[in-house]
Amino acid sequence: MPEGPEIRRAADQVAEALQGRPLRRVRVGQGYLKPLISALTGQRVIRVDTLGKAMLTRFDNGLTLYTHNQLYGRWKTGPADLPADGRRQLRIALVTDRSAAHLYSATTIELLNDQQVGDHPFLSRLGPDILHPETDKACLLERLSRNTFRNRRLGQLLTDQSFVAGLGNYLRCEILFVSGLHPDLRPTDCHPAQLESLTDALLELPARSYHSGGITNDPARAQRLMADGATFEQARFHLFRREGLPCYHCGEPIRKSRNAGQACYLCSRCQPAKT
DNA sequence: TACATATGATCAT
DNA sequence: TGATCCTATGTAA
Repeated sequence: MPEGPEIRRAADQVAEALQGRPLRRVRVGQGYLKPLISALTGQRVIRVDTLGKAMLTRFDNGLTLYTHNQLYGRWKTGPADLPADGRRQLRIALVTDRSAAHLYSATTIELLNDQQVGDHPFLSRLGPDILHPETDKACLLERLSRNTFRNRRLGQLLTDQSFVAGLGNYLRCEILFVSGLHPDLRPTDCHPAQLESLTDALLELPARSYHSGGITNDPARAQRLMADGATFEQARFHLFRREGLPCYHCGEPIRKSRNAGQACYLCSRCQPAKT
């Protein structure tokens, strides 16, 4: 569950499962995590925050469980007796009298105090969370104008977690398409109206994905496509993973290129290389 | 059944 | 820039 909206939904589930009730049992799947058992057993989850793709589970003893799923990590929640999935590597299981949250295959699992959260080499470099209410249009326009960001190519900039935290490859492709901007353009190439379109899409698409469970396509279009027999995966995006299929706006075939090791999808007519 | 590819990030080169 | 972690999914055989 890779990008910010998916992580925020997972955090909602973990909070729903654990918040407010003391942990009866903590199980870990790897030796280096053993200290977490005594540190967390009996503690209560007071809140589950997200910072981009990082999840921060806050306990009432002042400690924070920082987890990062990267590509393969996955939370599963259920009743207290939720059986472990034997086909996957269980990292940690947090269990109250009523419910359980299991984390599988995650790359990063660290128990931190507030000082360590503040000094953390990854967390301290993150830009503002794209789903956070305080991340608004003015905030994004200000960041786009900064010397450190204004000359970067948009394709690179949007997935740089120090610019904003929570965007990944599908959101980058979808945001640039909706904004009508080519990934090789830089903020300094864009007219004010284009920066407005970009900030609008930067705010709208992650929020839409969070609320819809992963749809960034126009909601009415996605609904119509699924009514006509398309699968969720086929209907959810404007152009991500739609190589060779016609653009919904102009009919031009969607093109796929390779950009710094990641696939990049674009419509060459809707996203011209020059402004 | 086998293989290619992937929504992420780090590390080695 | 490529390999790597690890698992799921879709396509090819």
